[in-house]
Amino acid sequence: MTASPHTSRAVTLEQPSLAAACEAIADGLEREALVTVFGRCTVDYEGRAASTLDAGDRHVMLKPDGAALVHTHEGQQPVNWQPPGCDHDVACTDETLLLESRRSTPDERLSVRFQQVLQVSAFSGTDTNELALEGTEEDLRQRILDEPALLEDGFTPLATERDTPAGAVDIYGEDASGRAVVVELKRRRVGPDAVSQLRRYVDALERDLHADAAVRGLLVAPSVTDRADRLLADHGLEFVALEPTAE
Amino acid sequence: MTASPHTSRAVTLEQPSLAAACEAIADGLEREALVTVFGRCTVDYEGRAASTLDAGDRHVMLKPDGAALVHTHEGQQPVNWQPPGCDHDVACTDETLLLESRRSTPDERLSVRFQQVLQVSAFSGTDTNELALEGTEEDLRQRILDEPALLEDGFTPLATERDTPAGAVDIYGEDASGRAVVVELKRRRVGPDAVSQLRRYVDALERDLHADAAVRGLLVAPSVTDRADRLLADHGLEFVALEPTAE
DNA sequence: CGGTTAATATCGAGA
DNA sequence: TCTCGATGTTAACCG
Repeated sequence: MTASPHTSRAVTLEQPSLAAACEAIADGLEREALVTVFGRCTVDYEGRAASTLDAGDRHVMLKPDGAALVHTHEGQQPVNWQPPGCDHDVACTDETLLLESRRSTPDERLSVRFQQVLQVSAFSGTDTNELALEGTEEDLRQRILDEPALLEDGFTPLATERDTPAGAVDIYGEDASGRAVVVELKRRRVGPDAVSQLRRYVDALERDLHADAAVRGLLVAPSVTDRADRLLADHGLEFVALEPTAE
Repeated sequence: MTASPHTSRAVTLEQPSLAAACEAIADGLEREALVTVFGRCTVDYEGRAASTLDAGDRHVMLKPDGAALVHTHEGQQPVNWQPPGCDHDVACTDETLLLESRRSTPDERLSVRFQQVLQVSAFSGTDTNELALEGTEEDLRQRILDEPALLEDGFTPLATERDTPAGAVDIYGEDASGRAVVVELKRRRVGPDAVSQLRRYVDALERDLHADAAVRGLLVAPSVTDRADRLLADHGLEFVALEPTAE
């Protein structure tokens, strides 16, 4: 058997009646397809916060994993959304088509009411491959472990993810003179928050070790803001400029 | 004149040839429509980092403001994307349809290569309305300014966004005995990072004021994690439980 | 533009 | 489930 409407990977209705749209959406959700609806709608959200959006033309995407996205013609981010794990429902009256995506923990609900549907689509398909990403903080860590002298001559890594009462330290090691060093990694330019984070780790480790000599704190990132640089000095912390990848 | 293919708010091609898809996409971009393409493709990104994604069925959205989104059947987030401000381009060979979205500052490029296109759509429409959101940190601030006693009897707000060397303080004020108080607001349950942030502000303000008496630090949020609670005690900071909205 | 912080952040790992 | 920290975070606001 070749492609029939129900095995085809893309099914589309243009300018359907609300009833026809409702049936197509229900069918798509049933088949665990990725369903899109474009038309004039209002949107309400209630949960961790609450929001309303008056009528306009928007693109709604319902994913089989329970995610829901409402996109306008502008912006990278959806104007409203719901995370994976929600239950999608569709219902229809004479004048309105209602899409709802709900979940509990936390209890929240997204409601999209269509006055007019211009297009409904249901997409099936296969996608077994995963994204391969490079230039991450993990790449930066590996680069330093491969060549510790990038930080300073004589630096020796002793542990990664070393646990402290304040959380896990990215790299823990010692310098040429045997002093303990806490290293905090950031893949991009850092602000004051990263300095605070490093200071927390240094404090926690000093208590843990009952160190006689103060523990050194090393912030490693491509660059640092002025304010963060001053904070580093105030807190007796150090900075080393280094990128996640060699070039 | 009523709806012709070029004035209609939604135009769709199903299972087009790559050449036909290319033409429809170019036309949609030209008309500043929201363009979607579903089909089998590979995706490459190069810019702040770099990524590759092998062939699979995905949904690509090109927005007239320059944003680009590549969605799989799973996840709330696009697997690849490009922010608003990019230039979208489409080109076609015998075997491949290439979508590219580029920008500078930073220089980055997203490339989507389709081997097969199952659907192309171009959506026009109007959406003049904006999202009305409540339950934000700003709502929490307004709630306290309206009724300072929610924090404690005798508290008097003196400034919002008061600048310090460590950044802007949410609310600065004084207590019943005239002691300086720094208030940090969070709309949801807080962890150790918020405690560090507040500690930074208190330190900065004590230096600024050359205060004889220590400045008080008040963290205001719906609740606090155990670890953050211990950090608060360690740093001599206080906590007040309060939600962004009354109910 | 950069600097800083909020967000219905999202997402994933670990306890 | 909660907690915690990374993210090509994104987005808004301010100087």
